[in-house]
Amino acid sequence: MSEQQAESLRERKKRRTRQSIIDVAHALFHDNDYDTTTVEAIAAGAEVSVRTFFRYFANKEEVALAPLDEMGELTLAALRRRPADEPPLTALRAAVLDAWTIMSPDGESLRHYTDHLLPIGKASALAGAVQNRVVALGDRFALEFVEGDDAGGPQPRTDLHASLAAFAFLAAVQVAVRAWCASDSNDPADLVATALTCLDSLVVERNSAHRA
Amino acid sequence: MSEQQAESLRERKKRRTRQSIIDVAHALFHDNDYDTTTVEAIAAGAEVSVRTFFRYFANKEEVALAPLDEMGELTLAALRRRPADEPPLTALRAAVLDAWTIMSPDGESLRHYTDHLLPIGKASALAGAVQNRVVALGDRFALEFVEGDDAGGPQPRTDLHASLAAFAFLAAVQVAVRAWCASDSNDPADLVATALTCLDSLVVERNSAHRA
DNA sequence: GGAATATATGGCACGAACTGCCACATGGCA
DNA sequence: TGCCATGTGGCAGTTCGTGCCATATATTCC
Repeated sequence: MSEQQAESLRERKKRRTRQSIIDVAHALFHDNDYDTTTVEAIAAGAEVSVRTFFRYFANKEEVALAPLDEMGELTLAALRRRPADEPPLTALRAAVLDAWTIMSPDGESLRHYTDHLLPIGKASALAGAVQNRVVALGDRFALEFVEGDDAGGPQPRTDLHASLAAFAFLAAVQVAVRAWCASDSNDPADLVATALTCLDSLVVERNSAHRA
Repeated sequence: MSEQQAESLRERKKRRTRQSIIDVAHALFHDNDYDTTTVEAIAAGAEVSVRTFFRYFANKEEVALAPLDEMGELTLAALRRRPADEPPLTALRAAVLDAWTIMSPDGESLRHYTDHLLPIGKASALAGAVQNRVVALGDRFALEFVEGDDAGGPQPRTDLHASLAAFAFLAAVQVAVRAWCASDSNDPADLVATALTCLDSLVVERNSAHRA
């Protein structure tokens, strides 16, 4: 079980440079705004040229949303660990909880993530980019369900169902995150509570609409 | 009941200029891509300066998504016409159908809209902007429900419920639109059918997840 | 009708986000 | 040590988007 120590010097340097860019960028985003911080300033802080910055990140948004991507990957990994026969929404709900719990056995790692969340929520210029990630993530979630399904070929109806579950779920999480950002609380526990409320309300709301 | 003929010459000219920009822009988007068509080309086609273009539209995205905004307004107006005591999802479902039917008593107006939809769906650079509109629209939908509610002050739970309904609904519509764009059909009727399937599946899916 | 006023437009300079290209430096490997 | 792959920097150039000021066109008041 040796860690892959086969990480060459080159790769180590790249990893460090990348992390340095992320750290500097988020520090600047915190101090000033996302919009007002220039790529030039970030590059200078990380001691790389602007050209090199764009070799690590395709655009300014990407470095801002790196933590979000990380969380997405974590959730996807958690989803894959769920039993294959579990209903989509149940699995997704369990997956976020897993991901958030993994990040915060002590409650601190999740805070590290939520610390990035607020500035992202405030920066309206990032809203579009955030939604792009959400859509991409939703597609990957949906893919898990059609692949995990019994049918061999992806029938259109199955596809729709899987996408529906994924995107309704993501909508609920987003509503929760937005509500949490809008509130004056910065306690990660509140975020979890709000998310659970939303996910549960999803079911109730749906049923009442169905009955009406 | 005289039409407001009090539209001054200035306003008429502005309206014409605005429409001209939109028309030229979408024609160019259709011929080339969204990304490759420059604002300069659009402005030249509409016979205005680039500076004037940016007085009519804050950015290139805005002119591309003008038809989408129009559809959003139509749906919102249809929603307001629904009875106040109708459950959110029921009202929303009826509202889109109304909006789409209004646009297409003959089936042609809706086609005019769907014609714009495909290029928008293809242009990945627009995805973020699209999602921005969706979020803004979702908030306005949600506002209708908390305002129309019996309670005077907006309780947090009510807010969450209203947002949830709005965004789950929008998620379903988006899944349908995306599926329709991905399919080789360009028949508006198929879009309507897919949307209905999604909205119905939303309920079924939810129930099964609830039972599991 | 004509002067005073408001508003729309155009042109210019400028900042910031990216990109392509080429020269150079640095790490990996025989 | 020397060769090759790859990472880096600099520079010119394109596009989006904004502030500023001069000018042209509409509106209003006399």
